[in-house]
Amino acid sequence: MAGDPVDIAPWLLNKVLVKGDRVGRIVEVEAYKGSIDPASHAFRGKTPRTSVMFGPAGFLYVYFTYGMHWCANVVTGPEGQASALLIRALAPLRGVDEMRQARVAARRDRDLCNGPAKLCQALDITGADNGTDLLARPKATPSGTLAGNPSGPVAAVRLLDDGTPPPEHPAQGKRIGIRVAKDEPWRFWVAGDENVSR
DNA sequence: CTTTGGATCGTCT
DNA sequence: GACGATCCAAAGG
Repeated sequence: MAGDPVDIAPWLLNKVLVKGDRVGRIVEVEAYKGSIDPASHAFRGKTPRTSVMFGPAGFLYVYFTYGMHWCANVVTGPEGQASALLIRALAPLRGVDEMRQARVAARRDRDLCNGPAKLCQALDITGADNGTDLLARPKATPSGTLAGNPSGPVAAVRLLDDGTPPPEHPAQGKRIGIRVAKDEPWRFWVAGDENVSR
């Protein structure tokens, strides 16, 4: 998994994002092309905040915005190019009760994860998760519990493939909520899915 | 259903 | 010292 995020975006659709007991299927992403993309946080070079994006693919870049929101990206490499895919929406699969506790404002299930900051709130993804290796396998101990946490599953973020293939014809359009390079059609989503944002 | 305005703080200049 | 890759509540059709 390394290359142009626009090429990788359709592949990321229908993959599964997990944190602890909370699970969702990725139904909407946006590509950011690092140093050649004025809308990318990495456009003006490497800073402490964006350093994860300059690393290898498969890691999680979490940033804070608008004074109150966290957003999560999958770094797509290749190393040094700072390409990333912003996860914009999930279809909740498991842990809906926990998600609702984290997001009391959600009226229906589809309000839980239909936005980049909402899904971070629902899955409890914060700056503490920045730099997580999304493809690392959780380490099981002989007793069946997970290493480093005696009281259950490790609450680390992981990206999984549950066998659902990407959509054959993903919808594609302009990115949302940016002020520059807004005409680039680098947003991809699962056509017709009710959890897509907006 | 759509539109509008306000909140709030980590990061970089 | 300014600015967001946003969300939500309230108000209007």
